[in-house]
Amino acid sequence: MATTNSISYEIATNLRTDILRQRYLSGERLPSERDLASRFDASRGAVREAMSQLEQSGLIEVKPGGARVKPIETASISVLGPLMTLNEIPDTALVDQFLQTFGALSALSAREAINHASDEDMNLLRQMVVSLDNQAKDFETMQPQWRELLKELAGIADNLVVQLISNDLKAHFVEQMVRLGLVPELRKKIVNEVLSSLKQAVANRDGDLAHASVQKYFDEMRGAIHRLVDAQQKLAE
Amino acid sequence: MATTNSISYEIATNLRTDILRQRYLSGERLPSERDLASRFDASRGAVREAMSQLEQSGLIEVKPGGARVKPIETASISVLGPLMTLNEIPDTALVDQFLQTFGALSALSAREAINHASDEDMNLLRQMVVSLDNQAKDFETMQPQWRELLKELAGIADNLVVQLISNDLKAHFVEQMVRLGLVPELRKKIVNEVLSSLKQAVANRDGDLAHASVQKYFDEMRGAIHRLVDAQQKLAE
DNA sequence: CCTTATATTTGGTCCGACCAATTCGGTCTG
DNA sequence: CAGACCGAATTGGTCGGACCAAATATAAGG
Repeated sequence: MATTNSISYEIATNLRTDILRQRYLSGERLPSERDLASRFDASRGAVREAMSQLEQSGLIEVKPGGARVKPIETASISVLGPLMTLNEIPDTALVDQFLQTFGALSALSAREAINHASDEDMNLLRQMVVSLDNQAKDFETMQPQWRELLKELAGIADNLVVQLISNDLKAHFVEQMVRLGLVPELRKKIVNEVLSSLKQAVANRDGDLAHASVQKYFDEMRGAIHRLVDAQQKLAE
Repeated sequence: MATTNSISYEIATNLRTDILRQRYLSGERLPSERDLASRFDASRGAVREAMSQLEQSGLIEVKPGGARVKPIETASISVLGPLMTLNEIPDTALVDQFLQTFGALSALSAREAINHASDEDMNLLRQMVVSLDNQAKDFETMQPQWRELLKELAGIADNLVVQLISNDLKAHFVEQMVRLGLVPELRKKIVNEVLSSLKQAVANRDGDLAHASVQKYFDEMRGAIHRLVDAQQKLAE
């Protein structure tokens, strides 16, 4: 979990933040490596390693003559984490987009998992869902078990593409939500409906139903976040 | 489009390939930077830049004492491209997973786009779909226009998360499919159905229908690929 | 055999240097 | 005055050698 190799890592983080904050605009030239080196009081080698990372993540393009900032839309997912941690106030739109996207992928995993699970897998899933159902229905309590369930589903679905995407998405996102105090209040009625249909999906090996259930859960989260933000805004007035 | 900064880039590519080919197993220690430097006949700096990239893409973890290979499942999406180009024969399962995943995301984009498009956007979409419908229905002819349509939909949907993911997915994947001669033969009947429902979706601003249409198109592609591979296998026997 | 102290290896960083490609200024020209 | 042109300064790409601290391997000791 370390990887925080100091200097070069720090330079990369700094530059990344500056770029995401649009302190360097898209298309603009970055200071020369020698400049940056002296500015960060580091060697050019360290700067180059940092640049290497930023280039790999699609934030900049470095070529003889100078390094240029690329438009954010052409970057890699790896910038999502840093993008979330930019401000103290979470970018609600971004959170919503994340939930929508991650929800779609999770729902996909759920369908494939149910459709291809072994009997053993199904037993485990049944168990997990029941356990979830026997719990308090608030977000914070269920959260860990939901994550485990989703992870298990992803494992059974065995879709490397989804798995790799999920790695990047989860990397900094979920914990970031919690850090920002974004704890959605899910409506018990909806959650019960979700769990009920999920149980049914597992019982009947109904992949489509599992898909719909997971989707519904994420939609509820999105709605809850919206309600939360709206409430906070009203309070601020 | 360059970024192929030679040496360090080449070292990274070589190492990445070796790792993905499991020449270095997960958990194993990579040769020391000095070793690699002499092996690639390069300076340690160049090697370090390469390592920096590999670490950024989650393939290795480098820390004092040595660099270790991480399990592929914990890597970043950026390895998908290289993973596809590993063998001459495409990994069918991987292609299928890609189409499934990319299809789900595209369908999501389509729904959101239709639901939030401006009148202007809708006009453009209408035009594009009609143009597609007036074309030959084979894959290669339609491919460019489909890509444009999907791109337009993604643009309207304006979901940064999906967009970033798509960047990584498309990066090396699509062109790779073509390179490998994976040209699916889509069934005209299905394609016509898809286009017809897509027209209807645009006409009625029916996001869900657009979602279903796009999904259906990708499913047809998956099926076509399977038929293609099956046929090739039969030929080989 | 296990612990401990020592030598070696390894990554992290810095410095100074050279090359080739690009960029920048200023000049020359039409 | 605008545009093509040429030389100088800048910039990235790479190299080699050097030093440090952490980690590892090795040999000595109990």
